[in-house]
Amino acid sequence: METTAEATGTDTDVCVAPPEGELRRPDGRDNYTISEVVAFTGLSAHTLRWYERIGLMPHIDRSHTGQRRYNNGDLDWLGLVGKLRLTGMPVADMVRYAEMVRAGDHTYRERFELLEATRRDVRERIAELQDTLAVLDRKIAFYGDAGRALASERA
Amino acid sequence: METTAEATGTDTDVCVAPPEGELRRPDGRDNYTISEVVAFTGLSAHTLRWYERIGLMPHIDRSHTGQRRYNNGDLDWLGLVGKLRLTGMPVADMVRYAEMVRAGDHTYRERFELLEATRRDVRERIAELQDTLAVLDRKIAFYGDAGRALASERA
DNA sequence: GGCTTGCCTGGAGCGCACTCCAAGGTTTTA
DNA sequence: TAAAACCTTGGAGTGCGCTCCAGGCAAGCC
Repeated sequence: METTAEATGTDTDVCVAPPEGELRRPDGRDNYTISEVVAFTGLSAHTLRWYERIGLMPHIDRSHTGQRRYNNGDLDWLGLVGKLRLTGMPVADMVRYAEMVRAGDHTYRERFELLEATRRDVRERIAELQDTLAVLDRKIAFYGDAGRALASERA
Repeated sequence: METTAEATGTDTDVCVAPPEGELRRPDGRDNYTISEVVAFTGLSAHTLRWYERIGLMPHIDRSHTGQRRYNNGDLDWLGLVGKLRLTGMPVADMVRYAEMVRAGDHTYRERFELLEATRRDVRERIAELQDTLAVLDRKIAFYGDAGRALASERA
């Protein structure tokens, strides 16, 4: 028996923030076709199937004819995957994480460490980007001045 | 005649911050072999040649036997390229920018706009990452609690 | 002279993350 | 009930950013 929000996705939201970009997920449902998930996540159906093939997804329910039926927990998981993707984390690492989740409670420590390492990476990346922002600001200021200088030369 | 820091790379540093990571560039020199540039930038020689082939670099001087001789302006440019690379800007866009620089002063406005668009992207990306950071913080807190709970169960 | 080291070239190859295809079954709409 | 829309699969293809290879030239050293 699974005991974590990770596994069930139905606990109070300790897991992943509700989506913000794509399409708001309706409350009171727990069963979505692949095209609905496409609408919610912005991922393609191809990508969703591919995620499943490579082991990035938990087991996805099927209808009696074999079509995928995603639940809210699956959507939560895809939300996390989406966030991690933004950090540039390789898909292979996410698969490792997914495997740990499937493996059960004894992987808590490992998961914790992977998340902490990821957090360090994200912080570093933010710092890099802020650095880059400073460079851009200086360059843009320079271009602004040069533009004005050119304009007054012409005048 | 070129009139910009972009083109000469020798003006006071309106262009790119001095490097920080790899290897400090010695002052008083203006002539480097490809392997020195490798040491300064962390890029591979392959990549440096490839950048040149695709039009991402300005004209690079050659020794009398045809070997590349990079100058400080080239290194400044590579510094900017490195920063832009961190933002996820496609190499093709950087090539467009490089082409504008080579095309001359009449592309100022366009370059300015490209830089501003890039800055917007970077700001957005920072916001995304901070969002992701919040998710990671919550998840890590959750794992911390769960870890403690598990530990006390076992005790 | 021979050996090593560093550089040159065009072009092929690689890893990643999708993305699409062909051929077929299912569900919904008119 | 027939057409249109949607879903399934395994496997092939794509685009990006390198990365490497083969074959060769040039300079320094014993």
